[in-house]
Amino acid sequence: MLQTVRLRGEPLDLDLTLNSGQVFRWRKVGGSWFGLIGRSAVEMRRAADTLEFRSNPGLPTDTVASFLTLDMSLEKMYESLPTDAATRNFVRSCRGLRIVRQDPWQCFLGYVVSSGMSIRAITAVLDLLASRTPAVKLDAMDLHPLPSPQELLTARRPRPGYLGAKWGYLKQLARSVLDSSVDFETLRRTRYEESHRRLVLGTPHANGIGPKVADCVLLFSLDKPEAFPIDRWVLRGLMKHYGWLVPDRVVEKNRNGAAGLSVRDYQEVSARARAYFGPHGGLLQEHMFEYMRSGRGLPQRAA
DNA sequence: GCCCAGGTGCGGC
DNA sequence: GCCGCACATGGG
Repeated sequence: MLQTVRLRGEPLDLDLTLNSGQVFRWRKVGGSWFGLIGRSAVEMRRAADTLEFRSNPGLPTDTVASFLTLDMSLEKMYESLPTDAATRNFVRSCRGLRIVRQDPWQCFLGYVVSSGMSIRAITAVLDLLASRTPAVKLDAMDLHPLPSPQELLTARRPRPGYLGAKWGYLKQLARSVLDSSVDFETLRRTRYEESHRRLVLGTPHANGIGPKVADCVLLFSLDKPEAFPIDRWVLRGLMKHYGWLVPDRVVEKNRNGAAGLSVRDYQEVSARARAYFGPHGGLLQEHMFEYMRSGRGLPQRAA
């Protein structure tokens, strides 16, 4: 059954939203996006002021709208951002990129895997982890959900040493979710600073989660719109366009183009960025990430 | 083979 | 406490 979500003027660019490294396993086939929301297979397509979708098992329209945070006004979030030229440029170049609201467990899985990897590599690893769950069919597509905590605990390692230490972190995380020492709804209700601190210092309940991964799961699955994840691309963007937010010693360390932050440097740059960008800083961060990663703004070659 | 990726934990000072 | 390094996967 084809269903529709009315957008009522809300900007929505599915290509930017689903292909900007927030989610890893959505694929565009013939003008439609295919992926999973929770354990339902979903096909989505943008139409004139609506979003059309099919799903199996069938989802209510509210669930799809929630996944795309259509309950939040993008224009109001844009208005809350600072008005400097760089910020305006990032917003203009990626207008319609929305923050997603993912299932927390699946989001944690993805971002524990993500550290130090390319998006393509992350996708390949997640597809392998998902390859043994029962397929969910939609039209002619077979989609495999990521393993639940129970499924992950009983899963065999794909091959000896696969994922190194991360394999153990994933298993430990599954146990912590099952025994509630990591509780998503508590983290969702708790204010940003406290949730972030708990995740980063929460070893051994949540090993493999440093400040960057914590910011990603808080922003993409736990309703913390002020979270401002800083990876290599975003650090480059901050140094280039918001130099005053980055301490001199950090600029010095990254002078050769490499881009990494110690935990202490991360906390300092993060605090400055959150103070500057405000309650929806994460939205601007995603626009900056996409801009820097995609090479938008690099000098265009003459035709 | 080398370099780079949505970084992190660990052992050295 | 802070700093440097190994660590894996996969693509270019």
